[in-house]
Amino acid sequence: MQKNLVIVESPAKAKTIQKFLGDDFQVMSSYGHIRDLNKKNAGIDIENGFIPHYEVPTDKTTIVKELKAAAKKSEIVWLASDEDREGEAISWHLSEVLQLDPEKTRRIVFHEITKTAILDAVAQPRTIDTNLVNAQQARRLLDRLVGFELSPVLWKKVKPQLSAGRVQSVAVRLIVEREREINNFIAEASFRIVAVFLVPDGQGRLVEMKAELSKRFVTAQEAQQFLEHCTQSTFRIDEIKKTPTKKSPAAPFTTSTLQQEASRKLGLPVARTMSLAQKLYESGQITYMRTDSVNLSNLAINTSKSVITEKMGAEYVQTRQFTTKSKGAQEAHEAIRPTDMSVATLSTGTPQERRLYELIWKRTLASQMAPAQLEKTTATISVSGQELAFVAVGEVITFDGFLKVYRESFDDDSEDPAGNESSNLLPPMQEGQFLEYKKMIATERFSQQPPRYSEASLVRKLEELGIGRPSTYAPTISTIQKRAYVERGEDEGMERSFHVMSLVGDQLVHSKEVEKYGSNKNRLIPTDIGVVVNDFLMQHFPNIMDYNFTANIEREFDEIAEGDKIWNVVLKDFYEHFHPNVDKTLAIKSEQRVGERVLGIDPKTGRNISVKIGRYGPVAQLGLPDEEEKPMFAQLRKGQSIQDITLEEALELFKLPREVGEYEGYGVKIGVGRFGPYIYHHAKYVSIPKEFDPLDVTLDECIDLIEKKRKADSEKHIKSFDEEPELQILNGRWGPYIAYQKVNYKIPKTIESPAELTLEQCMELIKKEEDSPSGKRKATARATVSKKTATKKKKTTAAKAGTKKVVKKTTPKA
DNA sequence: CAGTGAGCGAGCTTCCGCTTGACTT
Repeated sequence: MQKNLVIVESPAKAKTIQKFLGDDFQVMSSYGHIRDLNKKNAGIDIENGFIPHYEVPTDKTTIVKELKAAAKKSEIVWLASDEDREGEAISWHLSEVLQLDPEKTRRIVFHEITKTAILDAVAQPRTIDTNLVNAQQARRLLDRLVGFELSPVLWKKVKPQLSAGRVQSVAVRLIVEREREINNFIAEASFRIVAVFLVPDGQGRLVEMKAELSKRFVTAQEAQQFLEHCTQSTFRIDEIKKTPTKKSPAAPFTTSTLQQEASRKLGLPVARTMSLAQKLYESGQITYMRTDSVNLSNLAINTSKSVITEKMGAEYVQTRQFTTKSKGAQEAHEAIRPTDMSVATLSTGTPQERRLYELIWKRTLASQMAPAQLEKTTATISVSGQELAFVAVGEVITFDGFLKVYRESFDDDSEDPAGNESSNLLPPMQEGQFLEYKKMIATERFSQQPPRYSEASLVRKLEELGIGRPSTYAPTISTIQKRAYVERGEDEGMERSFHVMSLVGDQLVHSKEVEKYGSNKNRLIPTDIGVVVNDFLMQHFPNIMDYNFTANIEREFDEIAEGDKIWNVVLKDFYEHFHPNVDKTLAIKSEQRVGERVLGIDPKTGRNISVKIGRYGPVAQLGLPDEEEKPMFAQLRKGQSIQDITLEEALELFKLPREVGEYEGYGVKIGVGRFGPYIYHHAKYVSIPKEFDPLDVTLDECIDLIEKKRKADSEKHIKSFDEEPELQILNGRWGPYIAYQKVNYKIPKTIESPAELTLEQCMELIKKEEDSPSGKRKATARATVSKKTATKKKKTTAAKAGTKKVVKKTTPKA
């Protein structure tokens, strides 16, 4: 006989709350939303005023059944989902699906998971806020309408399986536009002049002091003239200015700032940060990790205060509550913080989990610490006979405050190394004092192109625009990569040389130095598909692509929540403008495909050449479909783009596949496949390494590569067993491994001679890996494969297709 | 992670926002 049932969204939260509430309460979790729009007919009856058709998805039926049973047995059901739009909707769906009696149902909310907060909430129940629920329905239906009407337009006009949506399409737009800025960017060079002066330190010694000229010169001649002039000049300290400044700590972490700092400080991709944080949350070490709030509970502030006092002294304490700056924040939770501030480091968990925890601990602690006090000194040094002056800047930390534990990093830190270094003290000086220089260096500096977005900086931009939510930042980034709109760059950048002039005494020396620029490594760059889809959407649906679209429509959702607007009227207003645009766009008939670029005519055959997005990606086409001879197609190569490929480059593509000769009586052919250029010979494929150009690789080189591959193949096999033909020990790219029933298993490095492994030892290694948490998928993969190969043994093609699928499944998402 | 290798008029695809888990006949 159960008195009370409490339903929250997360199972970890349920566990904690259960402890606070005791035996009269049973706390269960809904695991997020329990219902969603039907997938068929977009799940919306548009004609009759946007009536939503909801259904419980199959993976939620079990939990719904359990909740239903528990609700039936309880006297009172407490709906304790989050206090925001989505949370209110979850409560409403629960009351509908579980058919709760309003008399026996209470809606409660709390922002922090503490005993008092929960008991307070229980003492002040309310009813479900229908206006807020309707605001959520408007949000949900609008996203469905946009996504499910726009995506099919792309299938027809660009390529099947593409997608568009309120959030993802704008994310892609940001990346495409940034790339265009970079392409249009022209680096401008200027000469920066730094002097090293010698200053007496008051103890009979001379110390060096760097000062930069307040002006940069555009040409090398001007810079040289200035340096030459300096050999005749005197240098005098005109002014010394001291300004005290204060630096305050950053707010505690939200999802977005955690992702940014973990990326900058620990080098973690956002998805990795989130899964590590999830682990910490589930083991009770930190508060909820998907939040847009910077609030801390009083408990957290008070324990921080005592930790700071104890570790560093009372003068380091300055407690404060931060207020959110981000657009559309709903603040249903606390900021991300350790559940117990007195725990500075974890003794359990993986090294990465522990490092992330430490980062969270430091950031939280710092947020309750005193500002740092700094003193900035600026010395202006005039040059006789010149209007220009040198400026030396020193900064001294007079009180470190929060900097003792935490220093926030910024994306452009690398460009400003001096600014964030620890104390940089100027030597003692007086106004009117004359200085001698040790040397002067004029360095050619190029203006920096705008930086490409990283995963984390894209999240920051999206948050700034109010687009997306803490729970969707990481999935959005993965979606736009899965759709191949965007990819992570791999180029280290290019080299360029710059001019340096050094003046020592009156000797001027010129030299050239080299720097790297334009690296896109691990940065997001748009693909051809991304660019074409973006331009298409920008042309036909500019309002959806508007950076302010979400912010504006959010304002309407807020009005619905306030009861000032009717939710399906808002939808109707939107849809009446949106839908005709969809029809209009679909009706456009064009000779050319969206994004197609005609390059010209092949001088040899006189046939038309164009590039476009084909069914399998960017492709060049030689000839037109209505010509007698069928058109030829060639996939664009890596690094080529339909935006800028030339006619000549496209023609090159049709030179493959080509025959290079004969070897052992069989033809040797060069082709380009999914994985780059290859040699085809006697029913075997051999990859062509990067060093070779597939267009002029010779027969001899091919034979060499074929023989190398044969040798590798012959060495591949290490051992097999008569008793178990499906198990082999093989040699792969990463050393020896065990292949068993089409699935591969590692051999630990501790085993020195894999050739001596017995069958029993192999089976043990397999079992060990499958029993590990990460190896479970392998076990199931092997089970399905062995079944498939057993039943369809004779049909080799079918078996092959089966294994292919499994290989895909077991490949991690990267 | 462990070797893969084509096509360009079938078939199916898709949104955003909550939340975690991952089949056995």
